[in-house]
Amino acid sequence: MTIQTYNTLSGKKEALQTLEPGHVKLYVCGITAYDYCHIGHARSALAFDMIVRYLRYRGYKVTFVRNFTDIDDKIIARAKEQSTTSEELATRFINEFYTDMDALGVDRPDIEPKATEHIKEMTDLISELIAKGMAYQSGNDVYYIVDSFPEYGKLSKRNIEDMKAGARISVNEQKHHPMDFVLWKGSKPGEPTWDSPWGPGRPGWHIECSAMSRKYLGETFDIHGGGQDLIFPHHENEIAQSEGANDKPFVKSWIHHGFVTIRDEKMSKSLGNFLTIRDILAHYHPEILRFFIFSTHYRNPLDFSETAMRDATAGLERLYECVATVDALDAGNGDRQAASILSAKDIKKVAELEKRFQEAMDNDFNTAQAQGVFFDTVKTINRLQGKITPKSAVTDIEFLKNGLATLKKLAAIMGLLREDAQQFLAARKEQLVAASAIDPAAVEALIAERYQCRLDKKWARSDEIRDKLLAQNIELHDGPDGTTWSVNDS
RNA sequence: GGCGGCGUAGCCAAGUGGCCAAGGCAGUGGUCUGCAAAACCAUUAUUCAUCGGUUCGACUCCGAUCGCCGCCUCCA
Repeated sequence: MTIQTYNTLSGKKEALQTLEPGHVKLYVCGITAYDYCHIGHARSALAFDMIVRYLRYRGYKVTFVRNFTDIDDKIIARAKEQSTTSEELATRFINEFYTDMDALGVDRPDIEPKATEHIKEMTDLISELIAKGMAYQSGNDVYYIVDSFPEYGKLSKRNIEDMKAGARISVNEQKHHPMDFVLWKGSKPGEPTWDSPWGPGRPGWHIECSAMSRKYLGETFDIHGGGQDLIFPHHENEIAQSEGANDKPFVKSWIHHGFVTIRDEKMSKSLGNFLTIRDILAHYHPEILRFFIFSTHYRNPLDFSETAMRDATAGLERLYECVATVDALDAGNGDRQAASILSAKDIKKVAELEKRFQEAMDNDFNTAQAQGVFFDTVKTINRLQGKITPKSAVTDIEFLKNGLATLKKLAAIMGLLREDAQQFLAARKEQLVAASAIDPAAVEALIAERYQCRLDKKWARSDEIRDKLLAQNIELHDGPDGTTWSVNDS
């Protein structure tokens, strides 16, 4: 079996074939560091985190590069608003980004280049383009000649004439052609500047990725990724720059993930539906966000809502409940002589977990399908677990524990089931208690009173206490070891 | 206007022409319980927006129609 990935350039799923056997070179466009990251950034980071982990799990060596844009118009404008420097602002939000990524449990890429640390690589690349007649200086700026690259538009499937007809292109007196894009911007007074052959200025946005990917991954590499909104103009322009300068194919396969919407509206600050990662993590465990994001294929749109998060919470808790029950089994107490109660069908279902997971993930990283495989397996494990007693066959207990171990290993590729099950379920409760006006001590007191009532068979008072607590969204669970309680958030 | 994508049960969501159209949430029935709740088990689409076409056979391929979304300006 080979891994199939959807390539935006060809518009088809293709078998992964690396330039260097067994080694995937991956470049992903990272953030522009001028604000806190939102849930869309989280989807991007989590999608590629999953992809890298899966490729490594499948035996590939992966060199993963993700850049930081730490100089651009938005950074300059925001720094001015806050009366600080671009450098300070960018550094601050890169640190905030790391805080969010750490909270989400996202692994660091191998290389995280910053634009401002690669000015020389960028000016070299621009000089090459000028020397080849593919760029020109105009005033203090340098522009790319879109007409010099015949394949311009091949990624976004559009042509230059259609785009001019779109008539949304900003008028700029400096450009010879309206579609030409800036490689180098002459600086205005008070802006950060670097020296260049064209005078003091700063790089355009697209050139950094061409320059830094070439430095760290070479002129041609395997996979380039980012959000679908980057297809045009950013990635189209990267192709024009890199292939124009190198005369070699830039990237073999492009991976673009879909957007996150909020209650079916695109996130935007003007609509007031802009949710940052930390907003969400204040209410939900990071694994719930991961579970939610991976419940849809990465290329499809994903709609964030309270309902969707509640569904995700219920689903993830179902997985953790299974883990918790199997964790509680102890093979050491089993009977070495007892016959197995496992049917061939049950054994097959659990044994095929890993194979079915790989089939799903090999199919363009279909995490939604893979989650389905998890649940299907959990259903079998739960059913068997219900039949297991402390005196069951040791081999049966070990079989379930092994199945669970495999499940945890595979779920970890999506960053799921990494917590201790009991702790996860308990943490959920604590979070809900903290978010409510519930006094745990008062609840415990009522439970104690109810316990005595039940011993005395005073069912009326016992049920009254239960109903009273339920009115506060507190659910009681009577078990053999006493009564526990949880908060119902729906 | 140009380009791209989507429309599968109450909701979410897989499905790379052919065994009963995965899975989750909610619902329903059960096990458990003093009664419940929680948990677990079982169950829930003669049908895949509509209409045609290709094929022995289509949710899957092609065309048209309707509806929704994204990009074309910074954007994950």
